[in-house]
Amino acid sequence: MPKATFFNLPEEKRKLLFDLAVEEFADNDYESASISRIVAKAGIAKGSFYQYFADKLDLYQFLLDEGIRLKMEFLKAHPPPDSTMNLFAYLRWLFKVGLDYQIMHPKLAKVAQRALYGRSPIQPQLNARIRTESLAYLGGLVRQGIANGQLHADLDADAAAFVLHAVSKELGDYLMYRLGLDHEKDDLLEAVRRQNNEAQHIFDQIMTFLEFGMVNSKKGNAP
Amino acid sequence: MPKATFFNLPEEKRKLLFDLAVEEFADNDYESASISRIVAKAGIAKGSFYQYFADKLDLYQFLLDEGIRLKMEFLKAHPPPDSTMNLFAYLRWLFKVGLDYQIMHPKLAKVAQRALYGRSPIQPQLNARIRTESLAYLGGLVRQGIANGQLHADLDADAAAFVLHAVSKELGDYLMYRLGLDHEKDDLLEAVRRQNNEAQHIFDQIMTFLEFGMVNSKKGNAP
DNA sequence: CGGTCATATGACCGAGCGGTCACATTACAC
DNA sequence: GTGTAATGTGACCGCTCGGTCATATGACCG
Repeated sequence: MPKATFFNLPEEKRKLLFDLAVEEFADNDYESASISRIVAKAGIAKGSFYQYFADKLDLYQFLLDEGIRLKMEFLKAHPPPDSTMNLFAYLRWLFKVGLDYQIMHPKLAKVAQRALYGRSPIQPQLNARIRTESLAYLGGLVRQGIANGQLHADLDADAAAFVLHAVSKELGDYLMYRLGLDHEKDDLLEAVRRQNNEAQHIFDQIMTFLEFGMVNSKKGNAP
Repeated sequence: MPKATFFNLPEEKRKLLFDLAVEEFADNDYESASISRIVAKAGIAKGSFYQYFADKLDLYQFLLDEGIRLKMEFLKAHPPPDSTMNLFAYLRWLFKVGLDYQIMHPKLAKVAQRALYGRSPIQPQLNARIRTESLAYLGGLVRQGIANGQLHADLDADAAAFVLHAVSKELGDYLMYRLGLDHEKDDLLEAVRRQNNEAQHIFDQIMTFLEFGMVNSKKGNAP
């Protein structure tokens, strides 16, 4: 946790420091991210930084914690419109809100994504925890869908959870690629608003795939 | 490209250096990987390293090139058993060989994987190229499957290619997770041989999902 | 043997890093 | 004002990095 000094900072300065730190850890992995660069960009002395944070790891943990906190807030702020919706509609909502978060906080999302892929000091625990929780949650949804007959009974819940997990992990990057966007250069919010129809179409096609699979049902059928 | 000196090295020494370099770049991203650590582990002088490679980037490029070359070799050495097989069988083969490569060369595969995710000096070009090529190839397969009636006509080829791409990207890590393996600690070849049935089962379930999707076809049907 | 050329070496360089600390500056209580 | 506590500062430390280079070693040739 940052020291009290950090939270006593005027909001403007605190936010500047936070944003610059997020950017640094979005652009570099933990080892390569540089406190010296952050303080230089922020225009503060190196010593001042260490009045706010115990060390580099303290800052990094704080960024990840904030990322999780903001995402939770975001999910709560965008609840599913209908609690009785069917599973596919719920999955659409789940993925959509995840994408929206990535659009609202692309740099912060990148820090978290990097933490999951690259080696970071807390990687083994964090990565394992997040993957396990994500797979468990999606697996639960699938099992529920099987139980109430929306999904076919022979579906392997773990396999399905994995595919959903893989898709949700890659979806954001893929959409950016398809829309020709770069979160370094583009204003995502504006760009996505402009290309919303195209994005929605791609998204729908992917969700349709997950629902019906690839096989031509006129010849084969679910096992 | 390495200098001639490197290729003149006795094979044992050359292989040791190569393996240690692969390990270093598998465990660290480009910036964090250390030439000093490699030469220390190899027991050679720093100056000697620079008789073999022009600089750090030269070594890194060589590792990636070797990774691609070895994978190509591997694919050629394990061709699909039947050139007239249907698309699903072909996809199973494609993914299976990718997994086998990852088992045979886990560290080298990790270097390449890291190059695609983290920021590396050649990342923007490489990542874009490999993703584009992978998506294009899978998209072509899907279009072909649609044309010959194996896949249903309304399937969006790009969306399908994306899901296949995402799954193939995550599949290796997921299987290791499900089997409780760690390529740092375990002898993958031996472990996978021992747990082959379990691995095969998980793999089959995932492929079945891709084929038939999730929906209960007794109620809904392909669009 | 001597001569030549490829290779091996490690001290060394400048730079950047995370982190520290003695000191300067501010803010506030009285 | 004066005293005190909180905050800001940047020179500095020890370390590691990628990379260089003068020099040493050894292999091959006549």
